[in-house]
Amino acid sequence: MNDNNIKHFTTGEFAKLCKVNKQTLFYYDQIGLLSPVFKTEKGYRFYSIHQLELFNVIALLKDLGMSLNDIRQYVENKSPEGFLSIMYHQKEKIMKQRMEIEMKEKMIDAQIELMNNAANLDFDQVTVERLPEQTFYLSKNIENITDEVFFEVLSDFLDELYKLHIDTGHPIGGLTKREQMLKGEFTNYSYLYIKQPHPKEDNPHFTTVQGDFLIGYHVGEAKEIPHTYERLLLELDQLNLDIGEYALEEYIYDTVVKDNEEQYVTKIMIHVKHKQG
Amino acid sequence: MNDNNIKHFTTGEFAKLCKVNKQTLFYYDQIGLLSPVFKTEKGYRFYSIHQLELFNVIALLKDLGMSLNDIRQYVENKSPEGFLSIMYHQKEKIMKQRMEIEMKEKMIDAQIELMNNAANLDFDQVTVERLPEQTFYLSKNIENITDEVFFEVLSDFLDELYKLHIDTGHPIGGLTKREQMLKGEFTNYSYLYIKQPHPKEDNPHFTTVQGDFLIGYHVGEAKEIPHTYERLLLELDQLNLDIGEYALEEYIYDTVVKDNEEQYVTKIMIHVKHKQG
DNA sequence: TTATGGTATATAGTTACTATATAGTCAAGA
DNA sequence: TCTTGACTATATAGTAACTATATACCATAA
Repeated sequence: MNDNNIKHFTTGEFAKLCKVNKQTLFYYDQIGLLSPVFKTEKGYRFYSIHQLELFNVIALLKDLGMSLNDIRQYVENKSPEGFLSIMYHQKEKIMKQRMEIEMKEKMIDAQIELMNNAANLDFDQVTVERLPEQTFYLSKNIENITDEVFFEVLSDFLDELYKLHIDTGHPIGGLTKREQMLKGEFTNYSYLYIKQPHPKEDNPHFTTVQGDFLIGYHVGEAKEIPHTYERLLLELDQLNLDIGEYALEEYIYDTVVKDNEEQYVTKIMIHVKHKQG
Repeated sequence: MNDNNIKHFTTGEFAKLCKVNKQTLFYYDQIGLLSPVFKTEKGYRFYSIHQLELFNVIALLKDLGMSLNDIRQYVENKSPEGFLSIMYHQKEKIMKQRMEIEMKEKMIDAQIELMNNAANLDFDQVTVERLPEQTFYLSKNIENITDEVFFEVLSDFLDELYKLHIDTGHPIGGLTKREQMLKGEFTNYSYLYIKQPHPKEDNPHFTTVQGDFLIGYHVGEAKEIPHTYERLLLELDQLNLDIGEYALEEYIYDTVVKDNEEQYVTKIMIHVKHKQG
């Protein structure tokens, strides 16, 4: 490097240092975000090494979700104090971003686990299993409600999941009480629920009793689900078991992985009581 | 909810559940990414609750950087295996994203620290300080090189920072050896460097000797920097100290926070030896 | 001197929306 | 029954931040 003259970079060189398309630099010049230190009379652009630092800051802010327009607001009015205040603000933002990413990572893990479990299931088999204690987050009661109210409840439920950061990526299930089942109203659900593998102490939640469940699968359209309940209850009878407090219902395969409603699979878990005497 | 008929949602309702603009759903229908389960003869759209799960998956993939087009590829050809393979792939991707975020968080912290330090400095003061051991990552040697080669070295240096994930957000500095300083070639730098506060053991690096430095600040254009060196060397002489092995030079304020080259501030740290006898 | 590889501008295309204009639909109340 | 207001629809244009393409100018090297 020659001693007294600082090296300047052409647009092509500078683009390489910034690891962006040359056109992007034309664009940034055009919108007044980052213009070369000087232009020759032929219009050739020349950038300084300092501008690389500025470009990196711009790229950082952009990646954090700031619009080029907002970034320009700062660039047109630079100061150490302004920069510091932006940095403090971005620090807050990036912490939230990291938390979102961590949540999405957990959701992906949940999906992988679900799919792997499903792959090893025989949907024709009916079993009785003892399930460990599980925590659910519940919606408001939805027994005998109208379509409009159902929408409201669902909407509120999803808002809560979002605001309390408790959307775990597990499917949203339906809980039906013994009472409705005895009346044959198998899809007159009492609550919507979502599994909380790592429940936070301070949130309202509902813990399922650790207990025995008759587990079977419904393959096909949702409106045929009651038939499967009836089949499972027959089975229950043959095993000399009684209906327990509630049943749980959740989707294993649905629109996410199957084209066609006949291929949907719903897991039904009926809580059981051992008959007295 | 009525028993045998599953509730369907209008576009407006479904948009609320998905927490998006209604227009977005029209658009998704149009590009064939997510179409309602049915349309009335008047063209009214109706969505099912299953489609909400699908929407959430679409939103997740989109957030992870998949294009709507790529997502549609899957949606047009669903399968549990395909879904699982996408999820595994996205798990990899999101881990990288998290690491990038963590790096950016560190860079922001570095910038904040730098600016806070700078705010408390008196640029007229010249001090002698003992600096703790610091690790630097060095570029190739850049003594007496041409502009073209300088570009190559800088370009390679930045590529290495990027590939080794060691861009710490600290400024890139210049290191001048004693030899050049004695010749008066104060800006005939030997290496570019970047501070590594948490060096990884397995990367090539250069550790500065813990030692005493004469620290002063150059305010103004880069081409005037040699004058400041001369001023600092005079000071050195008056303190009865000798030039040590090298000098370090880094920007405190530059294009990032100042509009005008006359306001740039460069920190100069000259390694010192105590005279014998 | 011409070929090669760079520079420039201008314009159109892209993605994933978002806004606006216009018109049709539906259910409730006067 | 009519009207009102809140919804629905389509079509079209606009947006951000590039990205690609076409065309022309420039500079150095063989």
